[in-house]
Amino acid sequence: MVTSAVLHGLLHDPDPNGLNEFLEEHLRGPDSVVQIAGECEIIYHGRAASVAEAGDYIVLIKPDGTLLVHGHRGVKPVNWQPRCDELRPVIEDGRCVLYAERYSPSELVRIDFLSPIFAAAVSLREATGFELIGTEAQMQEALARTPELIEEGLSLLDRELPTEVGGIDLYARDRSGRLVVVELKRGKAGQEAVHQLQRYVDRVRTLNGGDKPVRGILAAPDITTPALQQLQRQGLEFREVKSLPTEEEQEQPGLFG
Amino acid sequence: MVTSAVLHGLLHDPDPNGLNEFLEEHLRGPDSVVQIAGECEIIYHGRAASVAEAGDYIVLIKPDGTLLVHGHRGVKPVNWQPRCDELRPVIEDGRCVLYAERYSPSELVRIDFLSPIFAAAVSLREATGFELIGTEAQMQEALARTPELIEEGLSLLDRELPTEVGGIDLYARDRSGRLVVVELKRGKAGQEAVHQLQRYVDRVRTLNGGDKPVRGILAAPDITTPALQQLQRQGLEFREVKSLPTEEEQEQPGLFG
DNA sequence: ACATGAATATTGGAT
DNA sequence: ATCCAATTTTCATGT
Repeated sequence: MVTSAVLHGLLHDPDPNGLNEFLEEHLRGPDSVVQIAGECEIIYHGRAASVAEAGDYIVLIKPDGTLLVHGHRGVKPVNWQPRCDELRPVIEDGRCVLYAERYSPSELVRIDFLSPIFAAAVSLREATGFELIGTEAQMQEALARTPELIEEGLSLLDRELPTEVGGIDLYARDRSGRLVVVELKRGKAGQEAVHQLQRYVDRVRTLNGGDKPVRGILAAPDITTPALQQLQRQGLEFREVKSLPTEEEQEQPGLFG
Repeated sequence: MVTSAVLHGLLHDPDPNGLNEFLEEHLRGPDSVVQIAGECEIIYHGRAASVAEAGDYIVLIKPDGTLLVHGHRGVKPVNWQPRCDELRPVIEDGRCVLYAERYSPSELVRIDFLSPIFAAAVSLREATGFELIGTEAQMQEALARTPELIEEGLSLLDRELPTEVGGIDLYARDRSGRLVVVELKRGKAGQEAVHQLQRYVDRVRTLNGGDKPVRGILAAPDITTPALQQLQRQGLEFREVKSLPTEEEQEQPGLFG
C-alpha cells in the first residue's frame, strides 16, 4: 500500500536561521502543513487586536494559508488567521519572526519564535468523503417530506420562503386552512429562535392584510424554559421533534437500482 | 535562558503497537500535547454524527482532553471533541484506534490510524497574559463613559438593562427628554441587530404606556444595506461609531500613582 | 447546571 | 462581492 501523507522535513531545536530557511522552504508548499512548537509571542491586529505574551504554543500553517496558534487547552486557537494572503518569515533581532497578513479584511498576525523546539512539514493529500448527519437542512427535508410529523393535516406550501426579514424554514396550511409558519432548530431552542419565529409570523400577518389568523410553530428537540414561556406569551406554539427518519429509511426501494 | 517547551517523544512511521504505546504513555500527561499525522478514518457520534472517510489528517490532543482533527484547509477542524473524559488507544484489526469519549453531552470520536507517519509529544507550559482589545464590552464601556459620542446631550440611564426580551445595551434619555434605546454591534450590523433593537423599543414603549416617544439607535461601525433600509422603514436610527477612545486614553492621570 | 449572548466567530449558500 | 443563517459552534458570564 502506498503511504499517503509524507514527512517532508523535521527540525529539532532549530536556530533562528535554520527555522527561517525551513519556513521559506515549506510554507505554501502545495500540500504541506507546517507545524512549529515552542515559546512564542503573538500579536494580532485586524478586526480586533490582541497580544499573547510569551508562552508555549503550537503553530499550524496549512497550504491554503490558514494559520492556527494553539495553546495548551481548548478547541479555539489562541490566535488565528483564515486563509492569509502573505506569509513572511524574517529574522529580527536575531530571532525568526513570521508575519501572516490578510488583505481583506486587513489583518496581521506576528509570531515571534522565542525558542522553537521543533518544526515539521507534512504533506497531506486532500481528503474526500466527509458526511455530516443530523443537520437542520436534513431535518427540514424530513419534515418537508412528512409534514404530519409536525401536525396531522398540515400541508406544505413552501420551504425556505424568502421574506424581507429572512427565509421561512417551512410555510404551510393547517387542516382548518390557517397559515402556519414553522421555524426549525436542530438543537435546544432559545430566545433567539422565538424572536426569529415571531419576526416571520409578523411578516406573514402583514402580507396577508393582518386580518387572517397565522400560526407560528417552533419545532425542535428541546426548548429552554424562558424561551417556552415567552413563546406562549406571544401565542406561539412549540412542537417537540426528535429522531427523524433518515432519507434512506423513507426512500422507495429500487430508486437507484 | 531555560527552554520552556520540551519535546518528550517523537515517532517516525510508527507501527500500530508502537503508536499505541506512545499514546498510552503521553496522552493526558500533565502538560503534554500529542500530535499524530497520517492517514486516518474518523467517525463522530454525538450531538450530530459524521464520517470522514480515509484521508490525511493531523490529530492534536491537549492535556485538558481537547481533541482536534485538522484537514488540509480551513480554520475549523474536520472533527473535534471539547475536553473529553476518556481517551482510549487500543489495537483493533492490527491497527491503532483511538476512542475519545465525552459523557455529557454523550459524544464519541473514533480515530482509526490507517497509516500514521509521525507522532510527537510536546509539553507546553500554561501561557498567561492574553489580552483582547476592541470587544463589544469595551465599546459599551467607552460609550457609557462618554454618551456624547452617540449624540450630544444624551444622558445614560442604565447599561445591560434586562427586559423580558433580552438585555438593552444602553438605555438613555436625550436632550428633549425622550427615552433612547441603544443597541451596539462591534462589527457590521445586519438584520438581526435591527430586529433586536426593534424588540427593545417595542418593549420600552409598552412599559411606558405606549404614549411616550421612544427612540431606537443602532450604534455600529457599519451596517448592511438591507438592514439600513429596514431600520429606516421602522423609524429607527443608525449611528456610525468607530475607533473609540480606549480607557487609557480617557483615564485621569495619577489614578494609580 | 442552565441560560444567554459575543466572537478576530467560520463556513457555505444565495443573490 | 455582499448578505444571511447554521454550527457537533466555543467560550465566558451570570443566575
